[in-house]
Amino acid sequence: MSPAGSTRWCPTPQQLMMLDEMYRSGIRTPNATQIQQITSQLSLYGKIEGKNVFYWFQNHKARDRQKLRKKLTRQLQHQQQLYHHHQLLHYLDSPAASPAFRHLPYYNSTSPNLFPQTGIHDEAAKQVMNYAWNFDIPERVDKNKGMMRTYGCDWLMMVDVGSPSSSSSSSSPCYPMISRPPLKTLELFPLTASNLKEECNGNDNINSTDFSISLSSLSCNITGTAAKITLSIP
Amino acid sequence: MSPAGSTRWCPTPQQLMMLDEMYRSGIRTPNATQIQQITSQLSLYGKIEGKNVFYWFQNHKARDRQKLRKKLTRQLQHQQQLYHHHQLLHYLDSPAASPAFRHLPYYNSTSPNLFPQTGIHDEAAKQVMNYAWNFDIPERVDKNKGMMRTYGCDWLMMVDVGSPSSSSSSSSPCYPMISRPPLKTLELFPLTASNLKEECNGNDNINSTDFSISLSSLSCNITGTAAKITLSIP
DNA sequence: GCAAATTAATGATTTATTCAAG
DNA sequence: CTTGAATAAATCATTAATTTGC
Repeated sequence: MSPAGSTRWCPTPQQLMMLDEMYRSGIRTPNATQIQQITSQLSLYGKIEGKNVFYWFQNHKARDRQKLRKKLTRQLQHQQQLYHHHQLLHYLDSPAASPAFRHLPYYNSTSPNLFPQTGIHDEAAKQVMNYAWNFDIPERVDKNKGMMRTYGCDWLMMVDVGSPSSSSSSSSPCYPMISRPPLKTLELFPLTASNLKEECNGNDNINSTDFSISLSSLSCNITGTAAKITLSIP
Repeated sequence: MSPAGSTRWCPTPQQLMMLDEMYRSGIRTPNATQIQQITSQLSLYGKIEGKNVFYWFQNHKARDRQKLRKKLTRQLQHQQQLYHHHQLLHYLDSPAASPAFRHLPYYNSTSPNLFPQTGIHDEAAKQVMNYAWNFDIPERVDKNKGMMRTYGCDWLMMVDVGSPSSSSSSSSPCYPMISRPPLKTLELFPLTASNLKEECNGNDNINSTDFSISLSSLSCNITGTAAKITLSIP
C-alpha cells in the first residue's frame, strides 16, 4: 500500500523517527531552507516531498497543541486548580524550552541543532511560514512529478548541481544527521520577513530582519523536461 | 504609497470593479487557470500578481459570509423567526443562485461567464483550491519579482512567449472582459483532482472525477527573458 | 487464522481567525 | 475602518490498527 499507486505520503519508520527527533529538538515551523534540507535528508530513506515535511510539522504541532489543551482542560476540571491557566498555551511552540516538559525523556536530548543554518536568519525566520515545495530528489523523482511549489512569500528554487552518482547503497550508518544533502538549494528572494511572531519566548518584538541573499546573474536556461527546471548554474 | 516601496498590493479602482463584477457573476474560488487569466487582464490596469487575485477572492468570500452570518444572527435574535436558518449557509458560495440575493442589484446581472474555459473541468474543478502564483506581467515586472508559486497540488508554469510591445496607454474601453491575455499559461501537471466537494448545489456526491491532462514529453525550453524566471539579479 | 467491519491515526485541504498596512 | 496577507483551527479523506464473526 505504501508504494506505487498510493495517493498520500506514507512515511517510513526511519523518516518518522528523524522527523520526531527534529521536532523534539525544537523545530516547529521550519522555513523554506530547512524544509529543503530535511527533505533532502529524509529522501535517503524513502520517497518524500517538501510538502510532506511541511504538512507533517503543521499537523504534529497542531495535534500536540490540542492534546495538551485537552489534558489541560481535564486537569482543570478535575482538580479545580485555578492557577496559571492562561500563559500556558504560549509555550506550546517551544516545548523544549518549557520547564513543563523537562520530565519527558526526549526533551532533555542534548542533540544540537540538526540544521546548522548559515546562522543568520535562523532566529528571525523561526516563525515565518514560508515554504517551498520542491522537487523530489533527482534520482527518485517520478518522471512527471518534479516541480516547484511554494507557500507563503519565501521563494526558493532547488537546483541540481550535478548530483553525484551517489546511488549510494546506504553505507550510511544510523541517521547521519548532517551530511551534504544530495541537492543544493538556492534561495532566491527570501524577502523581508514581515509578520514575525513570537509565540514561544517572551514577546520581544523582533523587528523584521531582512535577510535576502542576492544572487548575481543566475543565467536561467531551462531546457528541462519534466522533473527539472534544472536551472543549470554555471 | 501605492507604487514602489509599498509592501502590499493596492488595487486600482478599475481592478476592484472588475474583481467585483467577476465575484458578482458567480466566481468564488477561481482555479489556477482562471487566476492566470484574471491576473493577466487586471494587469492592464495596474500592477498585480496571481496571489493578489487569490487572496482577494478568499477574503471577499469569507467576509461576505461573515457579514451574512452576522446579519442573519441579528435577524434571528430580533425577529425570533425560527424558520429556515440551517440551510442558508450552504448557499453562500453560490449566492447568484440563491433567491435570497435576487433583490441585490448585481446578482441580476446577466453577464455571462467571464472566463469561458475549455469547459471540461470547469464544473469539477470549481471547488478545488489549486492555484499558482505567477509572474508579474512582463512589462511591469519588478526586477526581482518573477517566480513561480503554487498552492495546492495543481502546478502551473507561466511562460512569456514574447509578449508584444503593448505598452498600450490604456486605449482600452470599459473592461474588455475577454481578450487574449498578454501571457500564455502552460499547465504542467494538473494532476488528479481528489476530494472535490460540492458546497453550492445539492450534496450529490460527485465521485471524484479524474481530470488529468497528461502531457507527454513537454520539452520545456524556456529561454525566455521577460516574465521569466530570470533570476538574473544584479 | 483471516477477512470484513469498525475504529483510530494522520496526511492533506479548506475555512476561520488574526495581524497589520494604509 | 477596511482589507491584503498570513497563520491556526477545523475538517476531510485515506491508511493502519483493531475488533468481530466465522
